[in-house]
Amino acid sequence: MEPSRPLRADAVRNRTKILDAAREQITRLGPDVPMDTIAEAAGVAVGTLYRHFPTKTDLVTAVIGEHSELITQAIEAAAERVAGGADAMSEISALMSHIVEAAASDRAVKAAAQDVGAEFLTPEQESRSRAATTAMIEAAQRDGRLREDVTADDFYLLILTAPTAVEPAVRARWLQLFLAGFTTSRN
Amino acid sequence: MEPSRPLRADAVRNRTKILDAAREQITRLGPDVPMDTIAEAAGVAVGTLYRHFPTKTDLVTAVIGEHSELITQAIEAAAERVAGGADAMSEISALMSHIVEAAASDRAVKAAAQDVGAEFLTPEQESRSRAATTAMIEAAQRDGRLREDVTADDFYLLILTAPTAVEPAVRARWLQLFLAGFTTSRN
Amino acid sequence: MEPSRPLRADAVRNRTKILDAAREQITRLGPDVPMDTIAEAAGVAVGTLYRHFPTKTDLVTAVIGEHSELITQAIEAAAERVAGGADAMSEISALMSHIVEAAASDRAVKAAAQDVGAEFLTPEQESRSRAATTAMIEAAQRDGRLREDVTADDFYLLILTAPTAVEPAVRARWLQLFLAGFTTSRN
Amino acid sequence: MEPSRPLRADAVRNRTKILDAAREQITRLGPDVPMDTIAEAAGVAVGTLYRHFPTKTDLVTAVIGEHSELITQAIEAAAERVAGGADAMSEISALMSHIVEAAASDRAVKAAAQDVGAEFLTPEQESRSRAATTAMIEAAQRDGRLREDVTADDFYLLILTAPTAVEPAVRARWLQLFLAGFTTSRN
DNA sequence: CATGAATGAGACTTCATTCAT
DNA sequence: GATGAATGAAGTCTCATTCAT
Repeated sequence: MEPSRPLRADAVRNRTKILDAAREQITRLGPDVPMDTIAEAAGVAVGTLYRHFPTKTDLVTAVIGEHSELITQAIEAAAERVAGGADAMSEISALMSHIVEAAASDRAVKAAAQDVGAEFLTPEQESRSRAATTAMIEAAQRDGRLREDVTADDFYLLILTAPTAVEPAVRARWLQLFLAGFTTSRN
Repeated sequence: MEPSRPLRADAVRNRTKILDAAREQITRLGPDVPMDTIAEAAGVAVGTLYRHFPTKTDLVTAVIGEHSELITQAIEAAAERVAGGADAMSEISALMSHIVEAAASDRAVKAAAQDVGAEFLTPEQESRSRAATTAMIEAAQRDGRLREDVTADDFYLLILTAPTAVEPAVRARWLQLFLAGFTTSRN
Repeated sequence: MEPSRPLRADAVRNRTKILDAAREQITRLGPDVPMDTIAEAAGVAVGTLYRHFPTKTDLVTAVIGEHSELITQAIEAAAERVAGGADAMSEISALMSHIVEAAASDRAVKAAAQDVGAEFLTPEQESRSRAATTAMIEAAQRDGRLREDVTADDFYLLILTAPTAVEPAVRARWLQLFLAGFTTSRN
Repeated sequence: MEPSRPLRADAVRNRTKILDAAREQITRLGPDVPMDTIAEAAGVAVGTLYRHFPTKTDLVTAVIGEHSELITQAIEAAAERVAGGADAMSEISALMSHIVEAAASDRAVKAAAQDVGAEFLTPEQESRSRAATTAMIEAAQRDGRLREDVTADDFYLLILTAPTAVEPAVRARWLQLFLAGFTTSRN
C-alpha cells in the first residue's frame, strides 16, 4: 500500500504545485495547454514535471483523480448523514446539486478526460461511491420518495450528463427536471 | 443567396466527398484529425480541401451544419405529423430518441463544435426548430401529457446533455428517466 | 520579326489587362503576390494568365520589359532633342531625374526583377540606350560640362543605385550629389 | 538589462552557430531560405532555432543587428582616429569603401531587412554613428576637403544606395563618382 | 534531483502550376 | 481558347518528450 518510498518533502511540495497549476491551467485554457505552460505556472521546469508525471496523460489522469476523489468523499459523507438519520431525498438532491456544480467548473478537466481516454472514477472509487449511493437510494425508496426501479447507475448517468457550459440557473432547471423523473410524486 | 455560379460538377462531387470523409474521420478519431488525413480519406489533395474550406474551423462548422440541418428537419417533420393529427407525446418521444441516437454517433462532431466555438444551430435553424418544438409541446400539454411548465428550452437541454459515449440501452434508459420528469403521469 | 501569328483581338486585350494588373499588384503588394491575385485583378482566370505567361518569371520579366522600354524610349527622345540642339547637360539632368522617379514608383517591380534574376534591359534595349546615352555624354563633354572620363556605364550605375524607398526630396538630394560628381564645375 | 540568467554554455554555442548559419544562408540564398535549411546548416533541429528566435523575423533582425553593430563600430573607430589626428578625408574614403564592400557581401541581408521591415540601425546605433560621422564630416570640412553642405544624412544615402550585385571594380568606380560629388576640389 | 535546452514529427496553410470541363 | 478546380511540395511554427548540464 506504500508502493514507492515516501517522497522527499520538497518532492511532495512540487507534486502539489504541479497538480494545482495543472488543474488551473487546464480548467482555464482547455485540455490543450502545453506542458511547458503548466510547468511555468507551477514554478518548476518541464523536466521536473515529467519526473512526477511521465506523460501528459498521467498528469491529466491525476488531476481528474483528485476531482473524483472529492466527489467520492462527498457521496460518502452524504450517505453517512443519511445513515445518521438525515432525510435521504434531501441529501440526494443537495448532493447532486453539489456534484453538478463542481463538474461544471471543471468542464475542461472533463474534456481533457475524454481526450485522454481516462476513466472518471478508479475501480476503487467506483465501488466506494456505488456502495454509498446505493445506501441512500434504498433509504429514499423506503421513504417512498424515489421510484423503485432507480439504481446507482441512474445517478451516474445524471452526473455524467450534467450540462457544463451553461448558466447556473439553467443547470438548476436541468437538475430539477431530471430529478423529477426519479421521484414518486411531484408536489 | 446564389451569387456565385453553381459549382462545377466535379467540384460538387469533391465537396461531398470531403464532407463525408470529414464527418467520418472526425467522428471516428475526434476533432483533432489532421487535415491531411481528412483529405486522404476523401481521396483529394489537401489543396482541394482548402479550396472548399479555407480553414479547419470552416470544415468543422460545415460538418456540424449538416447535422444540425438534419435534426431541424426531423423536428419539423414531427411537428407536421402532430399538426396532421398524430399523437403529440408519442411523436416527441420518438423524436427525442432519434435525436439522441444521432447525436451519439456524432459525439466527436459535438466535441469539435465546442473546440471550434461554433454554435450548434444557426440562428435560422434555431428559430425553425423552436417554432416546431413549441407547437408540439403545446399539443402535448393540451393532451394533458406534458407538465405545464415545460418549454422548448427544456428540450434543448435534453438534447444538449444526451449521453454519447455509452451503450444504446443506457441511452434509452437515460431518455426514459429524463422524459419521465417532463410528463404528467407515469402509467 | 513577327514570330508567331498576330494575336486575336481579345487575346491582345487579355494580355494588356494582365500586364496592367500585374504591374499594379506587384507594385502595390510586392513581388510575392500570388498569381491568383493577379489573375483576379486582371479579370481573367489563372489558366488564361498561364496561357499568356507560362511562368511567373515570364510575367515579371514582361512587366519589367515594359518599364525598360519606356525608359529606353525616354533616353532616345532626350538624345534626339540634344541632336536637335538642346542643351546636353540639362537634358541629362532632367532625364536622370525622370528615370529615378520612375524607378522609385516601380520599386517592387525592381525587387521582383532581382527575385527572378531577370535582366533589366534586353540586349536590344541595351544597345539602343547605350548609343543614345553615349551621344548625349559626348555632347555634354564637348560643352565642357561633364568630366572627360564619364561613360554610359557610369550612368547605368546611377540608374541602378537610385534609392527607391525614400521621399522624393531625399531622392532629389541624392541625384544632386551624384551628378555633382559627374560635372566639371559646380556653379 | 540582465534579467534572465546567462545562457547555458551549450545554448550560447548554439545561438552562435545559428547566427552564423543564418548569415551565411541568407547571404547566399536570399531572404527566403527556409528555416529548416538554416537549422540544418547550423547543425541543430528547427525546434532549437525557434527556441532562440521565435520568429523568422526575429532571426533576420538579429542577423542584421550584428551587421549594423559592426558598421557602427567601424564608424566610431574611424572617428576616433580622426580625433587622434588622422586625415579626415582619407579616413572617410577608406571607411566608405569598407562599408560598401561589407554591404555588398551582405546584400541578401539587406534585402531580408527590407522584407522584414526591420530598421537597419537601432536608435542607439543610429545616434552613435551619427555622432561619429558628424565629427568626421566637420573635420574634413575644416580641412576644406568636403563641401560645406554635406551632412551625415548624405553619407547614409551613400551607404543605402551602394550597389551590391556588381563586381568590386564597379563598386569602386561608383564610390569614386559618388565621393567626387562630396568633395571641394577635384585634382 | 532540478533545470531548461534540444529534438523532430507533424499541424495548418499557401501557392505555382497542371488539367478536366 | 477560357475557366477555375485540383495538385502537392514546401513553408512556418508548435509541442510532447528526451537528455546534457
